[in-house]
Amino acid sequence: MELVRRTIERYVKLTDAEWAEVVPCWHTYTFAKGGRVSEAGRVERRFYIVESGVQRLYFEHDGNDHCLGFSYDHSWSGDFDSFVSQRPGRFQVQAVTDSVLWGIERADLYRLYDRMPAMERFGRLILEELIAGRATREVEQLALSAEERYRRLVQRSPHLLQLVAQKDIASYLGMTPETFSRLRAKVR
Amino acid sequence: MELVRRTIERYVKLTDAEWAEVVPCWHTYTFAKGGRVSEAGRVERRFYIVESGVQRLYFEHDGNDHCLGFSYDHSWSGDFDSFVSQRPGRFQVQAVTDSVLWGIERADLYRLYDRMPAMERFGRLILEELIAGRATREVEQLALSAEERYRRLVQRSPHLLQLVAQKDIASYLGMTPETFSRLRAKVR
DNA sequence: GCGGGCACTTGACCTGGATCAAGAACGCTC
DNA sequence: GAGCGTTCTTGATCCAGGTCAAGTGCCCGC
Repeated sequence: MELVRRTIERYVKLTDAEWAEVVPCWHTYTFAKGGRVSEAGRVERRFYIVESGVQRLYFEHDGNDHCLGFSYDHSWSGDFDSFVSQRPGRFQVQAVTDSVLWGIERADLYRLYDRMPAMERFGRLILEELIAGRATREVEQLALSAEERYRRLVQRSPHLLQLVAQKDIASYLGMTPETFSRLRAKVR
Repeated sequence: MELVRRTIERYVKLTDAEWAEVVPCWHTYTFAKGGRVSEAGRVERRFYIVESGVQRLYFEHDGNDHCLGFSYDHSWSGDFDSFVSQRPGRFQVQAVTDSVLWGIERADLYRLYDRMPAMERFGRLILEELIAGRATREVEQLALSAEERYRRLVQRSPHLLQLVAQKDIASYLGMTPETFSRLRAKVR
């Protein structure tokens, strides 16, 4: 719960009365390694802050996984697209390691939006952050070769290599596990 | 101005007093075909609603254009990433045809956010919409072949083929103009 | 602790789409 | 309306990265 407070405080200031209303809306959810946080085809009910563990966001098409991103540390998790649109999700979220997440039900969050402008601002700021992150990824996917994408990842997120299976990272980088393996051998 | 009102009304209800404050913040900006709405390297100052014309959002890398999207009709335009982060933009926005846009300065929009929860909600809802749009694009880029991407575009946005140069559509679909041309010949 | 199945590596080969090149058909500008 | 730059087409060739296949190792459940 400390984590939830600290996270929200990074974006907005709330009064004690507001905190008293916000805090009870958040609950912990634990997932064993391999467990599904969100299922494709279902409407996403919750929005999460990661207490611990790593999750991957991906979808399947013709038997291939396509990984769009990972969440860990104190970042966001869940299928935002479905959460926001309330349409059946196209994505899966899976716990890559044992995970503890703080989650809030959509109905609760939107009630908070109605009752507190500060929380509505929190929602807006998170989305702004998500947009910026997606833009960065899109630029790199479009403009860089497989090798350059690999180099950037190693440079920027070396910890991921320890935490996540190589095939999942390969998919995140838009290449096959074989290509990823060859780049590993080649680069350094 | 009618357009601005109708657009905002699709998302939130404002009082007459609020409208009186919101309306003067919006101004028209006209761009001749080929004109630059936003420059890479500059911080985006405005957020736009398209009154008329088509614009493309793209970036350059190693002498190649990579087009991320088009705006037209009554959709949004501008470099949101830079607008939101207030960092120098990575993207260019160019008028593909003569264009008239309604724009609001960032300072004005954020002042409205401060003064009216309804406008803050408007901001959040727009971002939600943008996120969903990007998710759709990302899925298609990752999972579909060049031919399938072409087919989808023809099916979903046939009007674009009339309005925009083929090389720009090719870039938007993540292929070269040559490949695009060959698909046109092949697919009906 | 052993057996079966993933994950990873490495090699050989294949292919979708890029690149290079050369015309043809439009617009613009003067 | 002549001239020129740009866009589009079409063909020939190339190559980054995918696919297929075989072997190794290691983790996990019984």
